[in-house]
Amino acid sequence: MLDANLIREDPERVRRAIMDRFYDVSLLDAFLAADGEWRQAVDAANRLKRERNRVSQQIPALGGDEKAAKIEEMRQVSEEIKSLDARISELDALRQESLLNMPNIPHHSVPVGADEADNIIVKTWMKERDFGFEPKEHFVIGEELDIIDFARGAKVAGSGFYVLKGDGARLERALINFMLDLHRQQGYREVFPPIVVNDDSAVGTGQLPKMADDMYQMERDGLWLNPTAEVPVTNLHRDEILDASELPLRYTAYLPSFRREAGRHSDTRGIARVHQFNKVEMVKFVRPEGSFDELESLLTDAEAVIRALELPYRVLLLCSGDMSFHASKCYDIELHAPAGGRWLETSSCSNFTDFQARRAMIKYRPEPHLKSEFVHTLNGSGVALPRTMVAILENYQNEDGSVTVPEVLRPYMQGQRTIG
RNA sequence: GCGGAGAUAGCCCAGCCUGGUAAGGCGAUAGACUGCUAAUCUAUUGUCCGUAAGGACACGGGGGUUCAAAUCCCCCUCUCCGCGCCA
Repeated sequence: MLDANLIREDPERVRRAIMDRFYDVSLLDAFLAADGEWRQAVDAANRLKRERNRVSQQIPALGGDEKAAKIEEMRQVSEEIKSLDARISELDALRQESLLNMPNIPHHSVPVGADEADNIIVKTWMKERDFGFEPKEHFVIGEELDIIDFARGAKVAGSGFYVLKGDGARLERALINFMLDLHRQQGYREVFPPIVVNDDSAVGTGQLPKMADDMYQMERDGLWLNPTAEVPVTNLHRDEILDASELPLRYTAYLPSFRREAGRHSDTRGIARVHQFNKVEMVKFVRPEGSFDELESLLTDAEAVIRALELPYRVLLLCSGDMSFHASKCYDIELHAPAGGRWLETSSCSNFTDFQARRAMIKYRPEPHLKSEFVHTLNGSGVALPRTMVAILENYQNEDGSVTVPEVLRPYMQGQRTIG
């Protein structure tokens, strides 16, 4: 959520940002109209309330006709206040609706562009492997080795769900443990939050109201299945004023994530796009002044996972039109999947600046006694498991159909060197 | 799920029955004073509107009654205790 004061003071800057992101500029005009009227109404209501407070305090001391007259007068004032307050809450709802749907302002270093074609490749790491044989797609490998079972996943839960079996399940568990251990060494505190979140949390990080269709909803209990650990972990500190001395706060969490992928035809076979997947996530709460440096170190920390696994990848700086709406700047890490010749988005590292903090009311006090300010929040996947699994199976496959276990994972698999 | 007790400012806690506009304490910060970083005194320590002066709002959340609600009524959330059920 943007600062209402910023929008009032510099609406053209906000208009530019909305246009660069290809959002509807009418959001801005709707806000400005509602906000102007809202402020007038608040001021009018405040005047009446002041009058009512003043007179109400005098009433007990009055007597007879004078008292009756004042009571009657205040009865009418109260009616006016009531209708003004109703109007105020209508207008405020309009303001909030515009605000909640208005995207964050891109950082000046973000390229302006419409879609993924305008993203910038920042770096490419490790040359692609020369196989000497025709590499198989991961879902072929998975089924041949009997470590991924799509049919039974569909039977148990539905299309888009799968079962990891045997060494496939062990490899998944090894990856989770490896990633958490690495992030812990990098200075992140491990947490394991709830896998469901309430409305306030989903609004706080920006999934609601825009992304409601992408989340699984448990209507009966008013809860949502976790779409990304960014949500529960960032909301750990919702409605809190953090102690400046404890910043930056760094958390890492392993958590299953759920996406409905509504409207997307899952024409992609395999596990690259599924409804439930594991992810290890990093979340930071930092002082505003250093947040873009923190984004660079977050990216470095995420890259360390891929480098340790010795997988080919590249890093993209997303353009204004391709970023998720709550990010101010975002890098994607894409793994190379040789069989399909595809680059798979495996991590997103974003600086949300104060956008989430303002929604979720996460503040800190820069100096004792000074006014509290919003922190900046950042989030990076470190990393999404299924696509990492795809990259491992395809890059580490051998001609005999087996898959070599990446060296860094072997300690997590009792020293096992190959699968199959 | 049932019964009981609770939720008040950064923290603790009074006020609720009997409606009159949040008492007191602790901590933190600033200032005053003082041989002293102690003690004491004063101010500040939530949100919003306003350039400001100032004002409004805020007693878990939302409604209602009333000239006036922390206080009375209704709904909801969470916490604690007991019972039930349960991996």
